[in-house]
Amino acid sequence: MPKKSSPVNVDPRVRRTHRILRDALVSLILEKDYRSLTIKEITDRADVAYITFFRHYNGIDELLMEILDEGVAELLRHIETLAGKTEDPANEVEGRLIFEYIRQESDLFRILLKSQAVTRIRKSVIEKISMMFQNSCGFLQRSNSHIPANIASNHMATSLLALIEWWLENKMSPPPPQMGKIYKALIIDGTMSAVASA
Amino acid sequence: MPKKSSPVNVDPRVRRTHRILRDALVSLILEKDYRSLTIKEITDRADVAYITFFRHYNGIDELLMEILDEGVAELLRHIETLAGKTEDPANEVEGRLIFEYIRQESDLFRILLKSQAVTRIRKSVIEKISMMFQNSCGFLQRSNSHIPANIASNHMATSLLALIEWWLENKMSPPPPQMGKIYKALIIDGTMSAVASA
DNA sequence: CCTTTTTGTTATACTGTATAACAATTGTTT
DNA sequence: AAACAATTGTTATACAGTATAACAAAAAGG
Repeated sequence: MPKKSSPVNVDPRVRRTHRILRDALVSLILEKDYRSLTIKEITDRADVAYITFFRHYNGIDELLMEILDEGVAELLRHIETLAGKTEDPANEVEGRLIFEYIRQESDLFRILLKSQAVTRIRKSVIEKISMMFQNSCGFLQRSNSHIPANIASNHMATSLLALIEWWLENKMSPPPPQMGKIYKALIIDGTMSAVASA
Repeated sequence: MPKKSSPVNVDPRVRRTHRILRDALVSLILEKDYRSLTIKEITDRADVAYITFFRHYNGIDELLMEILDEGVAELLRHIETLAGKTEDPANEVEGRLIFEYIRQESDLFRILLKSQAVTRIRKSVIEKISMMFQNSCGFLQRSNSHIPANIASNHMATSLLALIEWWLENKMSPPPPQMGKIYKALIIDGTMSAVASA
């Protein structure tokens, strides 16, 4: 087994193998049920030897993790950039930008939501987004509210993912500008008014 | 394979087999990861012959479906009763009753949320609860809102499930009365104010 | 060009699924 | 209670998918 150094494996053959295995898995997940995929299907699609898979990953889940970890990290970087631009969460531009980004990277999101089998990833994504809301939404810190901040931020994070999932299942319509408005009204303002009133 | 008549299989031996297989699967799911369960584990726990499993089910998923379909049907009946009692969704008693029922049937909910692998069931549950909100919450029908009723009701249904999941993962604290208030503020009132304002 | 590393080929062990044939047990009917 | 029907248990077997080993072939890097 090749060592997994943090800097990045330099050997171009390894980079190539990882890349084509990832691409093969992505295309297969989009085509059929994740759970019924086999390693042989993946290596056939990738046109590498069966055993090569085991030289890099311990199972299909691990390969999927690599794909999602990378994609999620990029997603969070993107959302954080958006959050930085709009310190005031009342800005509905943020919502529009989120959905434009999702449309651009829709394959990644479809995979993330389709393979919910991997609960670990879903949970970590929710937790990270939840933390982001907790940091960027000042109204969550109202200490006199009867709604704990962690419940409210969890509500926002899961609602956002659910809204994204609904949108992908409905052919990404309505378009991003309108989804941005819906996101702001339903998730930002809705939660804010609930926290303020309770 | 014994025929699956709708009235209910009368043979007590079949009833017994179904019951002990269901119980075995439930206890195993609560103990360890659903996806790594084997049929042999289930039949060993149930103390029936390996092949007996195949005489009744085509796979573990099918057995799980039977358990969840029944449990979900009961859950929906329960919630519908609650919804009937409180035509005015402003009544926060409804929320308390929901969480009291969940605490009572917490095994079922843990299983439902733990085995998210079975996306089909999760989707149908969300859809049914969503429909219920759409029928019982008058404010969703405001035709002049920029938020479509199906998005709002989907938001409420997924938020409720997410709140339940959070609650189960946090040792069912805070207690039902407070969760009822949070539910009302965050999901009912929050959505209502969002629909009204947008 | 020579060494190291990765990949491919072939063979094999193992686990879990699925079914068949027949015996043993249990339930139902008369 | 006896006879019949249905279910369950026992044993054997086929098969798919996972996982590893040993050695040959190809590619990368100094």
